[in-house]
Amino acid sequence: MADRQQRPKRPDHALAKAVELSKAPAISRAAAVLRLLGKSDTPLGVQPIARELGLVPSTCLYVLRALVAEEFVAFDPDTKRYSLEAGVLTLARQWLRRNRFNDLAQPVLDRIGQAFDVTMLGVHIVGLDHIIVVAASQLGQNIQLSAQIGSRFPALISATGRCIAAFGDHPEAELEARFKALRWDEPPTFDAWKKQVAQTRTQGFAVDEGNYIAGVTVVAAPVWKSRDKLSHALVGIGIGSALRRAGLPALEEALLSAARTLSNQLCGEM
Amino acid sequence: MADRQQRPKRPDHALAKAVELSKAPAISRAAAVLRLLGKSDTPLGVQPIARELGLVPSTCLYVLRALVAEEFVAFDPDTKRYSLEAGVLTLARQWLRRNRFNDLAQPVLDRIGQAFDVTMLGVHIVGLDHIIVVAASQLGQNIQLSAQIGSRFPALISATGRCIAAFGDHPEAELEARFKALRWDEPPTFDAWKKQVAQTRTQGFAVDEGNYIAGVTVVAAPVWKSRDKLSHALVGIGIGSALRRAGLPALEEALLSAARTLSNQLCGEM
DNA sequence: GGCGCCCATTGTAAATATAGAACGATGTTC
DNA sequence: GAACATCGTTCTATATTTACAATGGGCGCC
Repeated sequence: MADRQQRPKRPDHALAKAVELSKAPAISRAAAVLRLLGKSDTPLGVQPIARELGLVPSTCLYVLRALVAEEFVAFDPDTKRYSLEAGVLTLARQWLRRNRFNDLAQPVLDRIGQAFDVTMLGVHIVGLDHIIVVAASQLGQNIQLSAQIGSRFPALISATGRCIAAFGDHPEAELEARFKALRWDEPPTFDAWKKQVAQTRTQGFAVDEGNYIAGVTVVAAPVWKSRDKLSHALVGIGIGSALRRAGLPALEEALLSAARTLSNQLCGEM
Repeated sequence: MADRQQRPKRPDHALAKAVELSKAPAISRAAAVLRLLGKSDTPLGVQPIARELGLVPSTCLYVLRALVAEEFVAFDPDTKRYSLEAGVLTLARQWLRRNRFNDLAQPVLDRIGQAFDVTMLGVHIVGLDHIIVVAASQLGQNIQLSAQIGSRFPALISATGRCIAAFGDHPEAELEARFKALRWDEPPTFDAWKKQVAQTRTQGFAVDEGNYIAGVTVVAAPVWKSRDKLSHALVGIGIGSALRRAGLPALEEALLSAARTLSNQLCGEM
């Protein structure tokens, strides 16, 4: 998950492409800067940012100044360093406010999490590329954004990935290409995975028993916001051995039922 | 709080200025688009956005496409409408992760909130313009970002405002100008407010008894991240009559003590 | 304490994104 | 059912921003 510094001389090729294709490259650059500042644990100066992103320092400076003016980036006049500013929180809140899924999912996650002693997540499926955690319920501590809401994962990983593959209607070639890029603790073969995807399609939910993280079982059930495109999923995460003792089928049933209820609520309202 | 549609022909003059001054106007436009999408309750088309922001439709289209590519904006191909995307969540999480204040403040807020039966907030002071709620503890329901984390308030309002005025070292002319723009339920006179600010300076915390919201008492204590600039505050909010019965001084003492502890923790670490 | 390196920041050519109008398509009203 | 209006999108000229080199300042190192 951590982006190692393995490119001392190849500064962000993806950004170069985005800049070239876009008609508004300043925005791509700004986004790259924001993400870089987000990844960094410490405030960064103009040149380190420019070097890492392959930007000309002056351009980088203008981008940073614009972001500071918009209050997405904080600037420390003493150290001349830049870091993320709280303005990004405001946008996040506005996004959460407008998404019924979050409000509806939270009590469901809390209930199932407590009943089965598992960590529960509500995830938003952005596309075939990745998913984003938008709601969470964890035992023993308060649910905070800082816990994991906002985390990104590859779309096809773990139980959620099998749901996306099963209900997403994507061409197999694309699935296979993306599947091969995944990192698992115990990777299944593509054929085994395909069989699990097929099973997911028939039974309505997916299970990952120790593939993604050894010893950890993940259950996921799909949630639809509109009829045609899978948009969310409910996810339960627990220690494999404990779950098997406590009755995995019951958790599966609870997740599936909750996901169906949510889908109905979300579809009906629109 | 709601921005009424009271400008049918004056499309966002502030944006025009920001675009003119900046060397990266695309970023100002992108930010304006994000904020507009954030405010809107429904997805918006290209032209409504362009009209509201005073942009040329084609420019607006390019901005939107760039934002979609960066996953800050979602695009519905069927309705051709744009809305905020979950990508903004990721930035928000990264910001929260990097700010020790959030982690340290949360348990303190929970403890004081439960002990005194009040709503507690941790706020980040952006400048003289406004503050942003970055942590919250509310009774009877789980703390969620959707509750109010990310909310913005004018800097000088209520008890927090008195703290900022008392410990911020701002010129009085500026304070007065900004003070006059505030909206209170029961506005104090500027002279009365100045006296309260002076009192805040001596006693180390501020109290707003029904000024900001009639019948509601707000207590705020300053938290420093670095010696020179006030950066955060702890805020307690409760019904005035209930607080007076329960012992307002005890709450004040708890807030002040917690704020001092936090300040020490934050300063010492840096 | 002086020197040297690195950084943040400004000016100036050229590539380039933006503005405006025109087009085609879609949804709505009569 | 047809005309209208509105919207999203594309095309091209020009004002604009980007890239590069140079300046000044700060910090650490010798």
